[in-house]
Amino acid sequence: MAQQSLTASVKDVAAAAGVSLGTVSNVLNRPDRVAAATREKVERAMAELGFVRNESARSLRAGRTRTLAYVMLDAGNPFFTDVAQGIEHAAEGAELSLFLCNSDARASREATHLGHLEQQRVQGILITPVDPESPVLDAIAHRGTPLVIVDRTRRGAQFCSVAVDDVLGGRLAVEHLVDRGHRRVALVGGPLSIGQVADRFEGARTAWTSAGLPPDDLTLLVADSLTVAAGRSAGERLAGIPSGRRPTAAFCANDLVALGLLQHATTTGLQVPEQLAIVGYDDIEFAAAAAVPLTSVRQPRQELGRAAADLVLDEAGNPQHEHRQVVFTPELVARASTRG
Amino acid sequence: MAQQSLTASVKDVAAAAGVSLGTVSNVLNRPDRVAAATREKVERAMAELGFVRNESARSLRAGRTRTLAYVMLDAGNPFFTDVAQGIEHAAEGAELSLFLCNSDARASREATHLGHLEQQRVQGILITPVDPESPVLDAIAHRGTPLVIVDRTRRGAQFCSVAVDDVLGGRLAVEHLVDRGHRRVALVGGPLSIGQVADRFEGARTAWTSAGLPPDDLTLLVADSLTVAAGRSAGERLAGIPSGRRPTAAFCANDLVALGLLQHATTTGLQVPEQLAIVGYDDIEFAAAAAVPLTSVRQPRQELGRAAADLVLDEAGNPQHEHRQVVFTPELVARASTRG
DNA sequence: GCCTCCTTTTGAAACGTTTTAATTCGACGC
DNA sequence: GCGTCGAATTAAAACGTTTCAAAAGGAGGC
Repeated sequence: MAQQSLTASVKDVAAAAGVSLGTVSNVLNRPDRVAAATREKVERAMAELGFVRNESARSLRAGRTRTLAYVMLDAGNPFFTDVAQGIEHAAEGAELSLFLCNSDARASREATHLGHLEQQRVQGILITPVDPESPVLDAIAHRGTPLVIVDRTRRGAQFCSVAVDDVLGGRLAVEHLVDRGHRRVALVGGPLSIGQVADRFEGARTAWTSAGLPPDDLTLLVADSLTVAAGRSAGERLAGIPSGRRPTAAFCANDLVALGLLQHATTTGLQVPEQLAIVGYDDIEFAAAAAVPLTSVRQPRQELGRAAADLVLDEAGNPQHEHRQVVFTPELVARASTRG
Repeated sequence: MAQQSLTASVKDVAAAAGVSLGTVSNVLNRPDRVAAATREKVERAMAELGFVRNESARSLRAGRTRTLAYVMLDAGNPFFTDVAQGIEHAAEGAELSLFLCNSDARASREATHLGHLEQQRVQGILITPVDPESPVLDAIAHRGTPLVIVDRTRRGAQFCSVAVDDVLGGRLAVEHLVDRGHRRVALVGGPLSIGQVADRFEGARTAWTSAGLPPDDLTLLVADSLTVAAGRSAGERLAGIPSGRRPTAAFCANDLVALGLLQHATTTGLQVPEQLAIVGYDDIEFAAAAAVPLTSVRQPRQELGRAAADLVLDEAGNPQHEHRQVVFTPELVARASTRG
């Protein structure tokens, strides 16, 4: 069972087995068309030489690769790794490799990744873009690589996209708080330029006014990012409000912010949920695992990924594909942080 | 600026610009060798046709790809995404793409990924393996793909590897607890078959006995996985011990377990750190962000990734490469969870 | 023994790029 | 005006695979 460390080619295998190169290829691709004895001979030669198919040559010849790619916005956020896992399941089912890239929320990094992926001729690109309106995305789609936007939406029907109804999510969160008797509520998160944040807060306001509550009692605390640190700093500002006017509950634009807020409250002795109830968004694993388990709006993360993969595969394989905007429904998960 | 949606090749560009195919290639690869006027003509043609280089053809011709790969053990664990980020920086510097795969701690999935990567002829593979002793790894290295083991070690010098001194880490954790006056301590984590866990606990025992403390006062609480849920269940077992004999501190094999334990303590009213001090391991972002910020043993995650990438690049490019085992030094980060 | 039919095997071409050696062409020195 | 040199360009080959039409072997019928 000697193995060569320099990679053997189909030609080498053919020579070793004493057959033609076409036969080796047949063994690889239509084993039924080759006589059992020959096949065995070839397979033995492949094992002896340590033959490994060259995917570059394969996809050059085929005109397409067996690869899908997902460009994540932030690999450090468990939300996106869960989405990636959903995509991976779908890719696995279609016998495709999944290429994961991380833009880290930087447009330049994203562009570099997209450039590489286009050169690789991946079958399709899934992306949670830094900016869904970027013309870079149009250029790619225009040149022919199927592209699906994940967890963002975009005006017009240029692309398929998969998202969650953020307006509804915001509504659910605030309805829950109103149900629990809260009459002064804070909205915490930002920047407002992020579509998700704007939508969630819009839903929150709708719920608030539908309940007939005065708009002035819904306080907006804008944060400059959706991070734990931003949540802590919002906690400070909240604590600065005189207790008679201070909100008794906060709806945070994501779980990281909510965890930061929770941390600040706990360390300063503010009781959660007695003095401050908290609702997060995303329902990441750490939300349930927090010291006070967090009420949160759950998004179907894995399904999001799976649906996106299905769309991109349809676009790649189905000639009469039509772009679709899939919208999932979020769900409120009530836990101790709002259990009065 | 009309663009073709069917991908144009070098040949098409050559025809459109009225030059030979070799000239187009020169524009791409040695622009200085081609006259300014011609170059401009070619570049215009490329833009008009929306030309995108075909990476498959390129790497087939070159005999190697411009790609590195990292097979992660668990994409959901922030520790590994941080390692990945370190690798990515190194890859970016070397103008390589980084292919991220997730084995999800399943050997079969890992094998599938490795097979694909070998076919892709990636320049090198970085991997945190399910089982560092697996012969699959040897087979790959033997066939010639540079492979570096990340965050695990392996007997013998078959591969390069990059790891952190877990024995020392365990020692630091327990020395810290002893310093703070704790005389009954629990070790929480498992399964013990994981090398990391065994090493950390070994270091813990060394510190304990070196301090002249009786071995019986160091309790081992074996968990069946390194997850938040396992930490909670360990909390229950801990609470079951009569308070006179109950450990006053716990050293957890990783932060997820520590967070679970912390959560259980908080919800059952056990004061942290007054009644139970907790030390975690990994210092993931959520450790500092916990309701009671967690003391933890920090590993240089990004440096780990960067060093691994450097090793694999050396192995790929340097003919007189020699396998090395790099070991980093961990560091204790003291926070509120042990601040008596 | 010849023809047909079916199974198995073969040879050649093609995918798109890079590279090397060869060619063209104008300028320059003599 | 001839030879030479250098810069710019070209033509052809190669990378490893798949595919397709064609060829080679049998087996069987007459």
